[in-house]
Formats: sequence, C-alpha cells, structure tokens
Amino acid sequence: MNELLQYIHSLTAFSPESLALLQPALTQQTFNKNELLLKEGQVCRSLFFIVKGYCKSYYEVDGLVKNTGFFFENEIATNISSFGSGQKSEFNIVACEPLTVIVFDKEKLFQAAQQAPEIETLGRHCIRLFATKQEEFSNLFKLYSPQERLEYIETRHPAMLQRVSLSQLASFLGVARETLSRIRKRRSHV
Amino acid sequence: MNELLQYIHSLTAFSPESLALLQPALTQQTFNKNELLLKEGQVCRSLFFIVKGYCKSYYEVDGLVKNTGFFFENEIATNISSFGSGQKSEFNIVACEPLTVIVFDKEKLFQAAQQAPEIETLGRHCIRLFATKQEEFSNLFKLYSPQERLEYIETRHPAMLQRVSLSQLASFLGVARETLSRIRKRRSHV
DNA sequence: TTCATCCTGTGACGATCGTCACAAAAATCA
DNA sequence: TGATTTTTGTGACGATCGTCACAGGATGAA
Repeated sequence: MNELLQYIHSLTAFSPESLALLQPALTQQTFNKNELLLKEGQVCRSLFFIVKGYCKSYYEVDGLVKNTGFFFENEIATNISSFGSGQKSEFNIVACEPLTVIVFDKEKLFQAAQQAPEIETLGRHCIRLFATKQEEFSNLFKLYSPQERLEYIETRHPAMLQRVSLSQLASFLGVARETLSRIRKRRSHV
Repeated sequence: MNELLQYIHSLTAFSPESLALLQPALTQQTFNKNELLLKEGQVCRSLFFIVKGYCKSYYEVDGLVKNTGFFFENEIATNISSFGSGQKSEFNIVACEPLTVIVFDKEKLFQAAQQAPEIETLGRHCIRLFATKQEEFSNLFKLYSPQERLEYIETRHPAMLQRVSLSQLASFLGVARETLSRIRKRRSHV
C-alpha cells in the first residue's frame, strides 16, 4: 500500500480525505505465474497497480503469442481502450511472475472521482503516463531498426532485459527470436 | 466551434456553465501548409483540436524526416508527453494542409478544470482517446508485417490513404517508400 | 503554356530477416 | 541429485527489405 501512496503523491496533490474516498475502490490481489489478469473477450473493469512482480499484455494471432507490453513494479497495467470504452478486450494480460497488485475497480473509482476532484485528476495523470509509455514504444518502430530498438531497450530500460527473456522480448520488438541472437553476435564480432 | 461542441458532448456530459468556464482557454487559429504548430525543443503548452485540414508529427533523425502520427478533423493533436511533463518536445508538429484549429491553452485549461469537474473529466477522456490511438498504431508493428500494416490502414483508415501520400505513409509504417510500391505490385499480380 | 517540384514505379544489388531444424546451455522441478 | 523443460545459439535458404539510381506522371506556380 505504501508503494501506491508514493506513486499517487508523485503524480498529484492528494489529501487524506481523498484517500479515504478512494479506499473502497481498492483491493489487494495476488496472481500465480501464468495466471490471467484479463482475458481476451472480457471487458476490462480494472486498473492493476503493480506492487511486486511483472506482467505482460499479449495477443494470440493464428495461435501465436505476440507480446505488446510489459508492466513492472509501480506501473499500472490495463487495457485502456476496453477500460475506457467498455468494449471487449482484444488481448490478454498475464502474470509473468508471482504477482501482487492493487486493483482499482472502475465503477467504484468513478463514484469516488465524482466526490473528489483530486481523484479525477489522479486518473487523468495515470492515463497520461500510460499514453506516454505507448507513444515511446510506438515510436521505436518508426524511428529505429531492429538493432537500434534492442540498443534502446538496453540503454533506456535495462531492467526489462534482466527480467524478460530474449524470446519474450523479440515478439515485443516485432522481430524473430533468432534475429536478436544474430544482432548480439554481429555486434560482439565488431 | 460547432465541431468542438459535438466532440465534447460525444465524450462526456457538459453543462453551459462548464462551457463558459472553458471558453477563456480556447482560441481559434489557422496555419499555412508547412507551418509548425510545435517545434522540437519547445515545451508543448497546447492541445490542438482540428477543425479543418490535417497535420502530422515527425522526428528529424540524421536530417531525415520520420513521421510518427497523422491527425485529422475532430481529433486532438499534441505532444502528450511534453504537455503533461513540461519537458521539451522531441518532435515537431506541422500543418500538411491549410489548417484551422481550436487551441486549448494548458494553463487556462487547468485553471478552468479546477473550477468545474466536468472539464477535468473532459481532459481525461481526451487523453484516453489519445492513448487508445497510440496503442492501436503501436500494436500494428508488433502484430503485423509491412504488407499487413498497409492492409490495416486500407481497411480501417481508408481516409488516411486518400489524403496522405504513399511517401509520407511509408515513414509512418516504418518502411521505405519503395517497399509500399512493391507491396502494391505484388498484390496486383496475384 | 512552361518550368520546377513532388510523387510513384521499377530495376539492380547487397543486407537483413523469417523460417525450419537441431544442438547446446540454462533454468526449473521432482 | 537427475530429469525435464525452457531458453538461446547457429547454420542454411529463400523471401523481403533498404538503398541507389533513374524515368515518367502529376501537381502547382509563374
């Protein structure tokens, strides 16, 4: 819970009263490795603030898993599109390690936000961070080659490399597993 | 102005009082073709609601232009990262046609939002739409090949193809101009 | 109209990538 | 510990891509 408080205060001013109003919307929850937080076809009604562990979002296309995002401690994982619009989710979110999260329930969150503008503001900042992250990784593909994308992750998100296997990362970077292997090889020879 | 009202009402309940409070934050503005709305190195202090025309965001890497987004009528263009954090923008936004926009001034917008929760909620929805769009195009690269990406644009965003030249689109899809030409050729022969 | 500019198509060629296959290494678990 | 599973590396090969170069067509301005 402490982690969440720090996260909130890093984003916006937040009074004890607002916190008391927010409280009913929050639940701590744990997931085993490979357990689903959100399943394709379901409507996403939660924000998952990650306390410990990490999870990923992935599509299944023609039976193949395509990773689209990784989410670590002190980040929020969700399907922002489904959460916002009420449409069914097109992808899954799954725990990659034993996972502890604080769940924001959408309906209760909205009720609380109507009573405290600070909560509404918090929500806006959470979505803003989410949008910023999406933009960052989206631009990776438009600006850089596969090798440069790997280098970007290595320099800007080294923690991701330490926790995510090369195979998992490959799909996130939009290339074959073997390609990342060869990029490493090419570099070490030069 | 009518377009903006429709846009707002499509997102959230909005009273005449809120509108009156929002009004001071809004300015109508026009740009010539190739005129910059936001320049690399500047801090983004505006949301640009597009009334007529379209614009694009682009990076300049090694003197080369890399398009990262196109924004059309009834959408909001901005650098969400710079707007939210106050950091300098890493990219430019430029009018691709004669452009008419309604500018939301950040500071005045935040003042207004403090007085009317509906405005805060509106802001949240605007960012949400922005995040959803980012996510959509980000996933294009993780899920699809260049050919499938082109087909996605053709079926889901046909209007974009009609207004954006193939050369401009290529950079947005992360491939060379010639590649899109050849994809077209390959398909027509089969 | 004429000129300049922009956009698209295309050929050639080398580089990179995806796929398939298999082996080695590492991690996991009983 | 040993057995199983997962992950990584690598070779071969065909497909695709990026780059360079050039030509033709479209567009727009003088």
